[in-house]
Amino acid sequence: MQAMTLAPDVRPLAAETPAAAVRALRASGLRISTPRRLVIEALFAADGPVSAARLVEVLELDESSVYRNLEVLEAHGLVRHLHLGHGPGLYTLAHADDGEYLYCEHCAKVTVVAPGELDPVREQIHKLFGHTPRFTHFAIVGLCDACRVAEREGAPAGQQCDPAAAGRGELHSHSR
Amino acid sequence: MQAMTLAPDVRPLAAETPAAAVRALRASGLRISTPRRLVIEALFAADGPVSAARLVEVLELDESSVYRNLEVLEAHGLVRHLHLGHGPGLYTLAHADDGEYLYCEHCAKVTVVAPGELDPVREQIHKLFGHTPRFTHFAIVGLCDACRVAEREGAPAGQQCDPAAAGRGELHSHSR
DNA sequence: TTGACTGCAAATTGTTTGCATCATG
DNA sequence: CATGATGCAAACAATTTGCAGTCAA
Repeated sequence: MQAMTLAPDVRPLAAETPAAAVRALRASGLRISTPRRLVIEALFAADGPVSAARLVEVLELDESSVYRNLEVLEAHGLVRHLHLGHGPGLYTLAHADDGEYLYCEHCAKVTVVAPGELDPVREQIHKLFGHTPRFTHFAIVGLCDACRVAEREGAPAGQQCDPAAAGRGELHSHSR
Repeated sequence: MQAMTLAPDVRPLAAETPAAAVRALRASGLRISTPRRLVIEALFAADGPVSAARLVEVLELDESSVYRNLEVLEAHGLVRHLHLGHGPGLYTLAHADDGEYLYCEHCAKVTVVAPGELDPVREQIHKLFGHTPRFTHFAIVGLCDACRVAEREGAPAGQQCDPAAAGRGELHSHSR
């Protein structure tokens, strides 16, 4: 999958419920099979971005079906994906979760930033370099304050503030 | 490979030449085999970050050897790697190339930013979110001015300003 | 001489594709 | 009832690991 491209005639699909999403997708000519519905419902039910593998696991679907569905949902603007670091891509509802992500590479803390909140940063980078960043695909990786302190002191690097969190970082959300 | 960790007792190795790097690495107790020397020399010779696959190809070495060498060199602080987007990781000398990267997701233009130049941005993000970003691992992905204009006008999205550049983006460097 | 480093082969992870079959609209 | 979507299997890309042999110090 390369730099996602929306289907030519489709403006991002902003559905508030699985039923509304299904309706809109059907209106776009897509068929709604059971696997497709399950993927959509799972994304609405999720409390944050999920990997394809996790969907395969909990929905008991074939990987190819999950990936193909995520692909068409992404092409229709219902879904997007992002990367917090190494590891699998994470999929999320484009409308419900249109934020940008901060990721602490030390303790794996994830913070969601509401859309717009990074606009001053965007503008500053644009002024400096003639480049307008979108942090929707790659998270902003760095250190949270706790870990920065921890690293300054004892820890020479590569030590987790909270090793337990590294697996599947809990989701903090900044304002919004 | 997870969030790179420097070897416990090693401060980043700042060698100006392959010979100096070899000397320093030997002093750290490493043996310098022909493949290892070749990888080091290739990284010094390169004009920017290179993929492991490219090193395998031009040096005619085994993949495992290349990856293992990059790993130890990274652990010793001579090398680092980064990601511009999807696709393989790119390896570069940590000392000679300690910049941060801007990547245009439209035309694949790559811009290197000298260390320090992003400090105001770093500070702003820190003030806003209590998070200190390092853009050394993931590039800052977005649109260069040319592509942003192109996208505003005709192009509904997903159209390259310069499709040819997408393969192996030429390297622009900002100031420095 | 010895164990760090090598190449080869095979395994892993994340994702994609070909194809015969099924079931939605 | 046509064709879009499925599951299965196999291919794929990037990276990692196991192991027996080799060579740098």
